[in-house]
Amino acid sequence: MSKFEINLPKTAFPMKANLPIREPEFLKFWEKINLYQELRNSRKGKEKFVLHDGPPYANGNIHMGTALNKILKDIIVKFHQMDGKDSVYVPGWDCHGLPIEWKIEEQYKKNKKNKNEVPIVEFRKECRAFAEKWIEVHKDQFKRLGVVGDWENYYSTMSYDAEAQIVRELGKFLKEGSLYRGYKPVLWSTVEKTALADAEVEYQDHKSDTIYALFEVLTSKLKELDNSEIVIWTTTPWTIPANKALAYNENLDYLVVKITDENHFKNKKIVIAEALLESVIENCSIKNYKTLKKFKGKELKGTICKHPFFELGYDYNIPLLDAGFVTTEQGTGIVHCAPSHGPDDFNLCLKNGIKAVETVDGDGKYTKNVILFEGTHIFKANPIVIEKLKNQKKLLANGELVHSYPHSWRSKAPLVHRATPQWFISMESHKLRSKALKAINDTIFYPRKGKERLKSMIETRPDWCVSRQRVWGVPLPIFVNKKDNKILVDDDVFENIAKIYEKEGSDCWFSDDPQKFLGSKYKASDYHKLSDIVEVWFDSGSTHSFVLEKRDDLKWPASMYLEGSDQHRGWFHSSLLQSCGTRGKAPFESILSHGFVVDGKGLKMSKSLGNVIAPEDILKKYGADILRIWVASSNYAEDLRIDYSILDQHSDSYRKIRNTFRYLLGNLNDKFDDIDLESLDLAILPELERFILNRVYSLNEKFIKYFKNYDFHNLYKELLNFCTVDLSAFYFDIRKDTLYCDSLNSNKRKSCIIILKILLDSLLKWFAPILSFTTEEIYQLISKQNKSIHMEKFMNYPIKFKNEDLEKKMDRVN
RNA sequence: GGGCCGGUAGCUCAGUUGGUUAGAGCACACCCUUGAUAAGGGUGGGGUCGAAAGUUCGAGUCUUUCUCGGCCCA
Repeated sequence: MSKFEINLPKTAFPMKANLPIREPEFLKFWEKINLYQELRNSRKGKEKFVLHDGPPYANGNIHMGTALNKILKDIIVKFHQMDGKDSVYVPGWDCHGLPIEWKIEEQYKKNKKNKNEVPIVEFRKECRAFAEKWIEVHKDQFKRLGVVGDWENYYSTMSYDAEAQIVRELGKFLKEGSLYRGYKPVLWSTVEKTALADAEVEYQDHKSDTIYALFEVLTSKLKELDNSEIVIWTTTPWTIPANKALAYNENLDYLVVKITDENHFKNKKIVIAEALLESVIENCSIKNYKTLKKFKGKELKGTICKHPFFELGYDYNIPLLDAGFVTTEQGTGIVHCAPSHGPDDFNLCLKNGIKAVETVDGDGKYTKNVILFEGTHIFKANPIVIEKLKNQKKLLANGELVHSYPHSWRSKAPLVHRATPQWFISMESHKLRSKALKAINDTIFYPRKGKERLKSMIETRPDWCVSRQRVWGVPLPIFVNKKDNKILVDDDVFENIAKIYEKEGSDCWFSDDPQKFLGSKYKASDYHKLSDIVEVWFDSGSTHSFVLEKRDDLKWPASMYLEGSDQHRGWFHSSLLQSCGTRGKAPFESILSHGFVVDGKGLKMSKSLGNVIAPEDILKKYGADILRIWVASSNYAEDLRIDYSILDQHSDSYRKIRNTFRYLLGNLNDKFDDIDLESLDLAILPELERFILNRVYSLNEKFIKYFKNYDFHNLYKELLNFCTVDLSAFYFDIRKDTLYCDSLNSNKRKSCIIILKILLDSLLKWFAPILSFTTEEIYQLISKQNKSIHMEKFMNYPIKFKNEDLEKKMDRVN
């Protein structure tokens, strides 16, 4: 019969979290109180932190990479908001582009519809509807992760405003003169007279003519090459008239070989790769030969050759260029380069200042740029080329080869790489490269290594090809004068087009009278209207112009761009170039890049390996807060591993944290009121309580340091250790007796209650950006107002909490 | 094939400019508690720091090679 009053812990906060069921309730709550708008109202006029969303492609369900990206963004946005800033997040979507075109075409095929019979405008409407559908799906999936943002007023690259602004941005490049017309090889069908995308290509066996052709050395640093001839091998003899260079690999070994057979090649000196000697002498039926010299590929640097048709008027220099793509799998170790007829050739030549020209027209006939062959169809040219090589004594051998070759999926006709007119933004003409490099230097990178990665890409990239022969995108606003072939550059016209797009979108470009766009200044009959669209990286690279600059709630430049590390080549890259070209500066102050999500062993997720985990699976089994812990506790500077055992482990940690909260709530009986830290008299507190306040103070210092560096995995670890080591195993364990058995009036117990309140308040705020749902659950339990935890600010702890003497003293005890 | 990045206990991560027996939490084992109880506390085991060679009095830390993995390019 005990008379003791025992204060047992009592709380409505359940031990079992039941996150998959409970979390959606808080989503409803946030919607009900209009959390995003409330957050904005509460920080009106405060310093802005703008994390500008890199738009995901509106196509298909989200995967772990997207979930990681969005959660990381949300954590950072919430940290800055609780830090007192107006931390604005406007999500967006990338909508134009090929993948959606394919999806619509696929649907056509299923319904036995022919794309070519559908008006472009009709087709584009379907693309738009498709993107709209996926935006809605994504929206729900992102919200379920706990991401707070302006979901009602999201941005998209296909909005009329966006399409209009993209025209204005292109106008800036055109006016400046850095956007120029050039030529670039694309896969082309001479039957359908159209370019084909990679996915429209079928590989089938095809019989090709093969030749070993000779290029006489004109000058070289290597004297053994005097009077020698470089041997190349190709399966497309018809590209020889378009030859502009030869490619070697500086790491390969090469030979100078003298043919000693008794025929018209007697005493010819030829150059080939050592590794291919045997295959060359066999294929060219060389019986007797002598090796004169062996040398490293890098010694070929600076060598100049003559075209095999030199005597026929092809009297230009053929330089030898180093290229990594040259291998010893086939051929001679030296590759003939026609920049108009191969992507490798094109890139290599572009890098060395040799531009592609239009050598073949849409029907497959040589243009006037190819002397001797003008008007000849390329598929009939092989025998002529071979004949002429023979006559010039530049044909070592010829034959036939059956190999895998690209064909059109529609007509089944063999395809060719053909240089077509394309539009480029020059890296040099207006110093875009150096502007971008300077902007990189002015940007803060998390982690630091991102800087080098972006820099080295900008340093070496060729001019930016922004045109695509497709339909689902923003049309290039270009008119070319029929008489002098000049591009129409006039601000009034660009602005007129933009105004039209703002009203009705860009579909009208394809359907309406061109005069509508030209206005009254020019006559439509004098101009040829382009039907190309701008590539989608220009769309997304321009988001800063139609989102950051146009919206009053945002600022330019953004505080941060945050994406996966692949975006050094993608969005970081195109945004940087677009903005440096139009504004001379980067559209971001900082870049945070994260690694890729891989499985528990570090392998990439793939259907065939069966190691794919979808965010949906995790939400169903664990809940979003566990996924958010996984994000916060992983080191995003590297690849992030995930599997069920890793999630189980984080689930265990979550339980520790949850129980820490439960202990606090239980002993406070869910009764909480703010403690005024400034006026708190530490002198009345027992030593143990003062020690804990010291711990809170120093933890907060570390917390701030980690947060400023976006070092979340260390921050989370610090919080977790505090819960388990300092609180659960130490302070809570010691004070259990006092809390249960001491009278409610005892100073010791009252002091402890004060500390518990401070701890609860602190932990809620520290954890809120990460455990967005759980902290809300607790906050709703103890707060009487209809307010969200996410409206709160981090706490300021008075310096008097700091107590180094106590810290040292306790160190000795332990 | 090329460029860049990475490989520290079962897991997530620390490890300052090279300097004693490489740390933390979780997990695991054993014990205690049964008034935080599908909880809590204590103790403990566990790592040739991806591999090899080198520089050095001394290497997880520096160099080279290899290997495995990731991103990008070809």
